[in-house]
Amino acid sequence: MPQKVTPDASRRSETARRAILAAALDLVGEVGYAKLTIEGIAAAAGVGKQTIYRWWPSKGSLLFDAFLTLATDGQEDQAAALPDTGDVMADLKMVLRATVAELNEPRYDQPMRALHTEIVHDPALAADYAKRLDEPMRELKKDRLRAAQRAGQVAEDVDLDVAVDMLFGPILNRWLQRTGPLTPEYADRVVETALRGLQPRKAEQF
Amino acid sequence: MPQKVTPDASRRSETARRAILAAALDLVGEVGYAKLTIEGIAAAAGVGKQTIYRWWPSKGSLLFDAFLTLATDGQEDQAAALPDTGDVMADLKMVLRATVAELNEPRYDQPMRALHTEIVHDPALAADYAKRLDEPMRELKKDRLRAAQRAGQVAEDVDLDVAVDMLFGPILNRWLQRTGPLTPEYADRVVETALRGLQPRKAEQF
Amino acid sequence: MPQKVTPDASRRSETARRAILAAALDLVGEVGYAKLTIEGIAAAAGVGKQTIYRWWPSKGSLLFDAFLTLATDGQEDQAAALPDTGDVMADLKMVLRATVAELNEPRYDQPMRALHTEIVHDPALAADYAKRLDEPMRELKKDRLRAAQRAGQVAEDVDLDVAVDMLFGPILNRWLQRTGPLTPEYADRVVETALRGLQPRKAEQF
Amino acid sequence: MPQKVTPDASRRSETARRAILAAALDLVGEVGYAKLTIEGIAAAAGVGKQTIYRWWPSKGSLLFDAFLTLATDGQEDQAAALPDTGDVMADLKMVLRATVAELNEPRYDQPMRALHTEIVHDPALAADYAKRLDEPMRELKKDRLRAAQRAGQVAEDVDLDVAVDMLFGPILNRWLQRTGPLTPEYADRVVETALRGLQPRKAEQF
DNA sequence: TTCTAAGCGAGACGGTACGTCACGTCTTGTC
DNA sequence: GACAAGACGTGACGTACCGTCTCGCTTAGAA
Repeated sequence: MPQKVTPDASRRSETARRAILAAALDLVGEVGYAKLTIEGIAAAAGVGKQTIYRWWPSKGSLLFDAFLTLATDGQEDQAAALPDTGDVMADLKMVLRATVAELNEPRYDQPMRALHTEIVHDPALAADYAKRLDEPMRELKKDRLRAAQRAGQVAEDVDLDVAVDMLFGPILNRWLQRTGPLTPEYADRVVETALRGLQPRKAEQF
Repeated sequence: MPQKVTPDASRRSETARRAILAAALDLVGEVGYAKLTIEGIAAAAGVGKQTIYRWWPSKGSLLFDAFLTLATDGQEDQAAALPDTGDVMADLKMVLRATVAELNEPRYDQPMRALHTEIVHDPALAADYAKRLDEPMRELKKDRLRAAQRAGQVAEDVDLDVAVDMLFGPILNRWLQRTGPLTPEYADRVVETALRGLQPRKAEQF
Repeated sequence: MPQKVTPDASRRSETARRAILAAALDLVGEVGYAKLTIEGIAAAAGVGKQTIYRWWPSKGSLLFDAFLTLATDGQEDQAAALPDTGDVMADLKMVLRATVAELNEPRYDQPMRALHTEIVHDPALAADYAKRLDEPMRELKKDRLRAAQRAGQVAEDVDLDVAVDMLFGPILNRWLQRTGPLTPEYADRVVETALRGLQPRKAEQF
Repeated sequence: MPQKVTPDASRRSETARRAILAAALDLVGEVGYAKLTIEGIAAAAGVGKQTIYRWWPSKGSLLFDAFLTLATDGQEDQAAALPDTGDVMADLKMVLRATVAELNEPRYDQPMRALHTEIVHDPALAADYAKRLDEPMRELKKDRLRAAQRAGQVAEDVDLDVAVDMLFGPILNRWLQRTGPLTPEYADRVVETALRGLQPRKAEQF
């Protein structure tokens, strides 16, 4: 017999839910991930701790929801597609510059770091993240690259997942590990290098 | 009255130091990062808590030292250089496959995840990591790429830091975020894609 | 706006009332007073918590009602009078032995202890107890003693309240505080000692 | 293997111990037993909760110690003996009046009620109470009655334990249950009735 | 070689947060 | 409108660790 009954979601207080997510974001920004406590979130949200424990299995999943809210808010249409001016390099530079800008945005910095920490140690959360945040974004990126393939700007035999990793992985790592400054210029360089490849070319086509 | 006396390193017990580092590695492997406690490490090492607090300013720096021990042990010469058979693609595949293998090694997995978590939230530790672990490895990688440049296998105008990030970033990210399986084949694909670039070529050269 | 509406007793569910009282008695016997909770009683009775809070102001008063039910059940005539065989000592021994037997009865033990605990800390409940449980029983006891006075077996100038206290107080205390075994023999001894008094007699009259 | 290691009493902080006992007494007097919390005591004593849990297994045993402190403080010689003027009735009246006065003393009232509540539900604590508080007092009372027996003022065949119960039981009950006012006159009446007994006498001797 | 001051193990201490339990109130839908 | 159900804000529970602080006990380097 299951002893942990699922609560009745239909009775859930929307007010409380929103207050909790907002408080979580505010607090992680203020005090950082290390000092982020459930107790603190509950207090800041004017909510009982139990109301948090009732609806979220872990701090990580709360953080995840909070982050989703942050990412989704304001963009109802939810980013239909990446820009396509016909020039794949220019478009990619724009996207990577936007990514860099977002990561440098204080409002996003702490929550994203917190979320990444949880993901690293919680495979279930990682799966959720992969499915609900990474996957959609990745598809948009792959869509743009597919268009570039059709336009003859990206080789047909390129594994687009690898391509996406190669474009965004360096950015994310540099941000997480602070191995160097995360600038628009760096984003440009990554795009250029990824597109052209490391090997020299006999005949330039650019 | 001075309240923070620098301890006299000459009197430091080497036995205790080693026991603590070993216990930290063992424990992080057994119980994971989230349940890793100073108290637990002290108990496992048969050591007083104060002995830990005396020599390490934070759990992260202890983890860092423990990790250093792990990485250094057994390889006295400390990895003189990366292999250079003259074929840069083959060599890079070997190195990335080795990296993948290491990340998949259970003995390394938990400690590295723990260390990365600390790095994400502690800039000072991140600087230490960049300087003492990332930097030396990065130099070796750049050395190999420089050799490839001299051999005409890598373009002269490539930013080698970007190149290294583009090769290893995808691997590290996939491991940290579990966005996909981390296989030798994936490593190969990354190397191939990075070398050739995403753009098509007018005249194939290989 | 009125916030405390008196509930309409005519609509009260007799089924729920009985289920609650029965559940309270069962539970206090099973888990003891310390772990007796309103939530537990409601669950055991298959009743909403509000139904309890609607009809009882405190756990003590619920316990009191439950205890009344227990004491009243089965004896419809409600103990018309104490036995009167003409021999006051024999009769009192019988009554005290019955009291001892009841207190040793597991079914009564926990509920009575629980009730006494509440009484000790709740003067209002104590008054209720005194009026509705203690008083009637005390009157029966005093009636028997009055009969004994008329029969010349008890002195005319004895304060009957004191007499009752002196007979039943020791029993109750020994039970509550477990200062010694609560046996029928002890009951006999109390009766004998109370009747004869502590002082020696010049001429025995037994 | 026992997992609950006994703490090292030699390292115990006397300051903390005293602060806790004092805070417990203060608080139980201020807020009453029902609202007495470990957390509150710890806060009032300026002590961590763990320090209480480390040294006392239950709230009851803490209350017991606190009460012992209260009862012992100031009377170093610890009540050598009860008064013996040669007149047992007068002496007993004095003792019972003192008992009544103590029970009516606000400083003692709440702590004693609290302690009694715990005793009622905790046999182990009851045994402790019987041994360390009840027993010594009982012996003093029995000593006085034994002297009275030697003086021919109390019958030789009286069970002194029963006698003590008969004298003090009524007082304690009336106080706990508030079945009536607890006055010096009531104490006198109990003594008189207990000594003379309920039965009439053929030849009065006093 | 003795003294003495440091590091050491142990662990008690004042704290903070944990995750759970029950409180008493409130709301929702059923009878 | 009483009822079963149960979510809510509140607050205490007892536990786990935090980082600091003594305690004796070795154990080395200066006297």
